[in-house]
Amino acid sequence: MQKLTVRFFERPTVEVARSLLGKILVHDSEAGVAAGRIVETEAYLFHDDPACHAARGKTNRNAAMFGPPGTAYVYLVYGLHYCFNVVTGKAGEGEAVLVRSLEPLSGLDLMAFRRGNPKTRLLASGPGRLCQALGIGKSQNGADLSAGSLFLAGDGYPEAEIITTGRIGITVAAGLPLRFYMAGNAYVSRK
DNA sequence: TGGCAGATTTTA
DNA sequence: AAAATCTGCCAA
Repeated sequence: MQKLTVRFFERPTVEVARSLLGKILVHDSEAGVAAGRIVETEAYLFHDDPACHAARGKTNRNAAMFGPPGTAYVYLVYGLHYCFNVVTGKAGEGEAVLVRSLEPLSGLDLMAFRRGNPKTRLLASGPGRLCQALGIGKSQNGADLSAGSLFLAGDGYPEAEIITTGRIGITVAAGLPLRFYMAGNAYVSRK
């Protein structure tokens, strides 16, 4: 299993969003290891994308987005759920890929415990659920994904067909084709 | 099964 | 006041 390096993340954001599908997100925490295959992502861009948190400048919340590629950007939505993003592209621009859904691979018991024992399909399907299942929160915001206990890896999983749609849960720029998911995968949050 | 309100931080 | 969400409760 090959850990993804800065090289992977410094490519154009849409390219990273697409090639993250099939890769593995791992959190090796005190409680144990939890990991899943990425099956759904969204890109948030520097140019002409009002839905991007960085579009209205740097704030305390989105500061990590302006860091170097390979940085984790974790923020709170609606006051109670966390969302996990990977900073991509060039440092200072504020582009990122939101990881929306995982197919659980290992640490299923730990994930289920953290999530309150839902059905396996709902363990990490959706950005808030994924963070809860892997134990990702405020303390991972700004983390270097190429060095720490939270990281991404590739295992040679064969490339699957990718479906492109508009992004979910936003009202502005919802029509831009910046959401990507693996065709036919049961863990995609919605079609 | 499907729709809706509520939870609660951050920012404008 | 609205947001890159999820859950439980309600009605049919």
